[in-house]
Amino acid sequence: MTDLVPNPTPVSSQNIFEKHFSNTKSLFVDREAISPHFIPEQLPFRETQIHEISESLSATLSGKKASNIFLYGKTGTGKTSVTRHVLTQLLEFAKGKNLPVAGLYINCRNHSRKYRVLSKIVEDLYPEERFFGFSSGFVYDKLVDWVSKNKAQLVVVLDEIDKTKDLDELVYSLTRANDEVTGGGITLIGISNNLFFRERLDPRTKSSLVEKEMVFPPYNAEELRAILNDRVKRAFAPDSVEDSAVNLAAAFAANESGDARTAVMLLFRAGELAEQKGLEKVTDDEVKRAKKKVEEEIITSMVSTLPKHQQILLFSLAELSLNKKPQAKLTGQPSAENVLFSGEIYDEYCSMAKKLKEPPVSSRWYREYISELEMFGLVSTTASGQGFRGNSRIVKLGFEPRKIRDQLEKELLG
DNA sequence: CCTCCACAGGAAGCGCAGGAGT
DNA sequence: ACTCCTGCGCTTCCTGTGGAGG
Repeated sequence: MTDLVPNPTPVSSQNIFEKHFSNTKSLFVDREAISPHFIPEQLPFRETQIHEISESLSATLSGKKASNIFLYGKTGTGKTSVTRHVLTQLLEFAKGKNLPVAGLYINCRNHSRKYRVLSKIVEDLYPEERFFGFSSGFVYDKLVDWVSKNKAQLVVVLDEIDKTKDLDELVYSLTRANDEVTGGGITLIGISNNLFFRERLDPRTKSSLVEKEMVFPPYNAEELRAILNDRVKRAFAPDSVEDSAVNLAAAFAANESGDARTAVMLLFRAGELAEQKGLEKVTDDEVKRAKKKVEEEIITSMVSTLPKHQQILLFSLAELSLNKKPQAKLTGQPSAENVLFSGEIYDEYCSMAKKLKEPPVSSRWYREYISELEMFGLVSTTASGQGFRGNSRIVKLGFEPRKIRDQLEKELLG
């Protein structure tokens, strides 16, 4: 083997791969099983949903159109996993019995318009043909043709359906297609994690899309623990994760969102951290550190994807809270707290923007920015209340000013 | 109590980019 | 290729709100 590298020049006493190689006894036996995309064949605590959906869809097996279903629930509650699971089972079964049932899954985040969704459907139905630049009507006819010709029951899953711009027209097209096909039918399954989305639907869209509906509740700590334990068994080597670590990860996730995805993610990261340190077991400590790390990553990615002027605003905010000046606007008691007024932040933002040769936005829009940053959890605001004049807001950074400033410095100046 | 201050946040409207229809 | 339409980001204008101060 060494002959392949005839004369390795020793650069340092230790090869850079040494530290990666020394951990040959990995804590993981199957990383895939703990990745966010993994869909286990058993979906615990979702038996009722699986049962209901499959019962409803079973109509397609006897050549009838099934009721359109609308699923909603927060992220990581298993909507997508359950639906995909049921759909693959349905298609497998139908294939085995040679029944004309077809199904496809579309994420509306990637196909945000009616035309895109229809093209995607048709492209999946005619895999050999391409449909670039054909009219909406042509694509629609192709869809109707395919269903009629095959006398097929087509199940279309529209995930993140709230991302569709012209949903009313899309639903109308697809339901109208049902009237036009001669034999066969189209069943819709809509998935949304926006709980209020259903209320905002056009009444006609609502009545055709929501023939049946189902709520996916968040998982509680106990359920999350069971889910995590199952994943741990698949993904980690035996006895390499402490029970308390699993409990902690479950508790964190349950406390925040009841989101299985973040719980799984947390444990995966904890595993990586433990491995890096050459530990034999994943403990509470790693879970805590993983949580901190994940949070920091979220902040970093959030901050860097912010529109430029919100970045400038955050930067000004960080600067101001770092060099807290004597509270000029205070009329009352001295405050040790690092309080920042809406007005002074806007002033700082304006001068900062000018320094960066950017025309500052209006104060009205600045207020809108602050609200948006608050929604992201990057800042928090309180009413000024007693001791301060006027009806104003006091703004605080949600995270360490120094970190935010350092990152934005790179982002804006570097 | 009234007035002023320093904002909050609603309403209307404007210019623009990009998609749909022709 | 060309208009037309529409959603989006934003400005302008405005009314509302709560405390300070006379």
